[in-house]
Amino acid sequence: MSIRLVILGILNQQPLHGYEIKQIIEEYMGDWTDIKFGSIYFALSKLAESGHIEVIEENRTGKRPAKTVYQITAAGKEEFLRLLKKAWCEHKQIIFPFDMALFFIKYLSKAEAVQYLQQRIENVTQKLNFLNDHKNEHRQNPYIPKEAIAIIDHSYYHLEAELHWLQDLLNNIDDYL
Amino acid sequence: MSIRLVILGILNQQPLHGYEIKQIIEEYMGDWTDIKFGSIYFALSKLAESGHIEVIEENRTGKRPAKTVYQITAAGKEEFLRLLKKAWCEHKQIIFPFDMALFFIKYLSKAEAVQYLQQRIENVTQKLNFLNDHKNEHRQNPYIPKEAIAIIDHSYYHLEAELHWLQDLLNNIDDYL
DNA sequence: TTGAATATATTCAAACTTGTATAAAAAATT
DNA sequence: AATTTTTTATACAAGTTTGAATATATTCAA
Repeated sequence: MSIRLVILGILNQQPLHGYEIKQIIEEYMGDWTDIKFGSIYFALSKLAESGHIEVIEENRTGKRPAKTVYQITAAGKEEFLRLLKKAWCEHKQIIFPFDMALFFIKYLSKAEAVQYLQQRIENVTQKLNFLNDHKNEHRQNPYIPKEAIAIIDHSYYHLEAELHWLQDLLNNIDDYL
Repeated sequence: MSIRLVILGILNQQPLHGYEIKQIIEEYMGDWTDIKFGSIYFALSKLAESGHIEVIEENRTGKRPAKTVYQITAAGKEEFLRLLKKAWCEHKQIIFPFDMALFFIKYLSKAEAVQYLQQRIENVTQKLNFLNDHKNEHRQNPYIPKEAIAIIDHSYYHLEAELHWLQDLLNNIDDYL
């Protein structure tokens, strides 16, 4: 999965322990990913097992759990580039959970369906506004790399598409019920 | 998750065994989902355990594995409506694995990045053409419910957004390297 | 008619994710 | 100074998905 890519990519810059990796993910990718601690520690132990990373320090402060600091290996750097190129090449079909919900529309009343659609439209509109503000802040900050703005745009474009689709759906709701 | 919704929705119409459920999913939702046998059988046993469905028949033909036919219960019908409404209400943020790949663009050469982007653009264009044909076929077939077309449109709108975003990215590639 | 491919039907181990628990230091609050 | 909240740091159980394995029936061509 892409968790391995992220962890190798982050460790490619400097050795870190699990908690720090989580913080970096949160800081730089927090808006568009949601990687849990459990996944990070699991991936770390798997990557260590396969020799892509290695422990360079086990640092115990008082009686807290020991910090296990990991470093990327030569094999890990290769694996990182392999995963990176793979991620650039393969285009995965997006799965929309809402399609399932739409598939079973006949079990809702028209009033309900309309209400939910209006809620979704409102929700998407708010997210678009939020992203717009966010992007303007980013644009003015010279320390934010351009990729970050491109990634925001990615969500923006798709949210716009979602909005238009939802509006079409609402306009033609009578066809579906 | 939505597997439970799908299974309850399908069993809401008629009692079926696991293999048949898979076939129905394949037939009606094959284009926009990819639910594995393992997930279906797991969900079936969980739903049976919680009393949302029940076994009504264990049918052995010769020495093949016995078909276990499940039927939805009253509790299951309630649960179905609960899950359906939940799915209509909640808007989950889409996660694009490619964002990870873009985040690490600095580890690629410009030539590589351009080549991969062109590949992605080509790929998305092909999918759009395919969906377009598909949709026209569907439109002419009076037995295809309208929702099916709306679901195709859903992918179509998002693929268009993806295409435009990729083209922007390619046009401004020098900003990122 | 025989044997190769495909369809039927499920199980299970292994991989992975999520959520919760644990435990203590540091910071903030009263 | 005492208490609460937040931050640091990991582990582990429980839930879920994936992929491979199993075993038989049916179809179809050579």
